[in-house]
Amino acid sequence: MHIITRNHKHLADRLVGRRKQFTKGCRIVLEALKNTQGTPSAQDIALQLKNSLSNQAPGLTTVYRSLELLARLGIVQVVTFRDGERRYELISPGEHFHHLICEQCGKTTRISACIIDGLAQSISTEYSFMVKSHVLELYGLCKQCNDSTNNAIPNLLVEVS
Amino acid sequence: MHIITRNHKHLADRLVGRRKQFTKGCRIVLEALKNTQGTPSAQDIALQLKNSLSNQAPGLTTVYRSLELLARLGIVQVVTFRDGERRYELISPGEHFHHLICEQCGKTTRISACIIDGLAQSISTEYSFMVKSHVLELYGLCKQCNDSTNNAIPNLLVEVS
DNA sequence: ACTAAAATTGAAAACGATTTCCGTTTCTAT
DNA sequence: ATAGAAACGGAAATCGTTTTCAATTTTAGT
Repeated sequence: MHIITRNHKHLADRLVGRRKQFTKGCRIVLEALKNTQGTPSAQDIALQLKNSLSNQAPGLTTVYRSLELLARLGIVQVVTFRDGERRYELISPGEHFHHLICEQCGKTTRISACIIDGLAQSISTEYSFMVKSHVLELYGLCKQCNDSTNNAIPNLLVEVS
Repeated sequence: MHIITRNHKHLADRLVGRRKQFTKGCRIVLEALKNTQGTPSAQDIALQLKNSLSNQAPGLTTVYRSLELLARLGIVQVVTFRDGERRYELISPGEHFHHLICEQCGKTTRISACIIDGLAQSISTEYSFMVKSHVLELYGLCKQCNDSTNNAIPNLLVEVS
């Protein structure tokens, strides 16, 4: 955590207005994200910290604020699920990931390559739209859930893929 | 509106449990969506209906329930914005669209072709993941907003694209 | 170290979109 | 017409997130 903090310290120079420093809260949240696999929500993180640090744990408010700072610094990616839930995961600045999201068990799997970046360019010119970022998430069933629901009640939803 | 209703009436056969019919509320919401360009939220629709139909307008609850039904029937696509806001637009069953979303003025523009469908196949095998649907939205600035903010305060956000 | 100013913290309140509850109204089928 | 089922809608509840604000901690200057 110290390493990450030091590596990205200069990024804080870009910040104006709001929270400006890697504060204690930030460091704790960053550490928590490093020690978590998966893509936890702010509340997940706050709860986990409460469990491990009890009264030393930063409050929910601070967790939210820290995540917001880390996202602004580019070392945390915010993943908004289709139901509006927001989850967070560590990245390197400039990186970003897309995910396979299992609709049954909620597990998220990163897709390594981004297939959109090239597309964004052609869109930019075709639609005169300045593309700055994008969201791509694939929903479905992971192997385990797919196997175990094969002989269950058929899904009557009309898929709007 | 009658036409759409009639065209898709058979779809209602697939429904179980919850709301089962194209009720009055549904028809009114569907009509409202037809008469709206853009991608309104449930509250937008409810408000618009309240303005045009006053005490004949369906309540907010009914608007939500109707949209949920129409989405299940596949004739309404739910678009979840990055901030969690949910918006709705009319489609034909089986269709779906991606969007250019202006972060300044909120305008949404449909992208016609879907570039993901092919990708979904290769992902399916590569990750043993059964892809059922996906979300792709591009964020940035539309032409007007891009032009008008050129000499404004530079954006200090670190873009996490 | 000491102090004053600035920034961070966190509990509680506010918020906003959505869902649930539940009594009332409208359909539908007999 | 009547009974039972479904839909309606206002109010209350929920849930994740943001704001408020007083108290605490940190930072900078001496």
